[in-house]
Amino acid sequence: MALQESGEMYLETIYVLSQTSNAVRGIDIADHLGYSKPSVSRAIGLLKDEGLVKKDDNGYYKLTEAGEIMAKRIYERHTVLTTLFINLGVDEKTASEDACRIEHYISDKTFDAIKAHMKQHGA
Amino acid sequence: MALQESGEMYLETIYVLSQTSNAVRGIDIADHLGYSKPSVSRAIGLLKDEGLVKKDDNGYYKLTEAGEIMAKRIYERHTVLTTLFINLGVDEKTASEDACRIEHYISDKTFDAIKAHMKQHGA
DNA sequence: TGTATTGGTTAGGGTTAGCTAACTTATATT
DNA sequence: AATATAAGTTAGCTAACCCTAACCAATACA
Repeated sequence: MALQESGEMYLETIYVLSQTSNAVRGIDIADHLGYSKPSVSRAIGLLKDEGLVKKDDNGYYKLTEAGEIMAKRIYERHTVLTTLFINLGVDEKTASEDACRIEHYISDKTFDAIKAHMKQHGA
Repeated sequence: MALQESGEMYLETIYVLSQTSNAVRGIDIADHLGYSKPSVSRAIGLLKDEGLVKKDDNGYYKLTEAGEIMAKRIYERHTVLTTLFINLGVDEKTASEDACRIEHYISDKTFDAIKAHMKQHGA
């Protein structure tokens, strides 16, 4: 089942935090997203039910294989769209903020077309 | 107050329907958006409270000046983004569908940058 | 060893925005 | 005139997803 923006943001956050730490806790996710602890607890619980997130032996959050695939997909959208907007002259902050919303709403077809275009124009 | 996706879609729908008819009814909006009559009734009521929509003397829906400004803003995003995606090789249907979602989430800055880029590349 | 801090969860609430069922009102048809 | 149809509204439901308050458990430290 396709996730909504909220679920995708949680996966992406775990993915990003995992790049710099192998001990991702609920509170870290809460801080990163600016949400409360209970909101994170609930949301991660749902993602666990869907088999996208798990807890490792030390109680830290990890993405499952399925979760990692989805997280990478969203994260790629984020980086590519951010780069695109910066290439068009948008400031970094705005580019990243816009990418962060649009990444959840762009289809594979359109995203692939954008990637192809950027490759062609050497960016 | 900035509207959310839902409110913007209602304004855009009234705007589009008004181009081909001067008698826009709730049921027409419902058919266009694929929503139920009560959903439209409720949503339009809120937009009336916010001074964005009004009923004319014959009971048909009209945008107020403020509503029309917002509707045009969204509609321009829709047409420009659709054209952009088509230019990138995306099929018309997908391009329009993606534009319809993204139009609500793109900032002025990024949208202006996209418009400038398209003008420069003669599209 | 007792208390403070930190992290996680439970319980309950609020907003947004869809839905169906059922009622009202107006128009149209027989 | 009686009834059928169409449009709009009210009431109440649901789902997603955020919040605070309060509690539990583990660690830390004086």
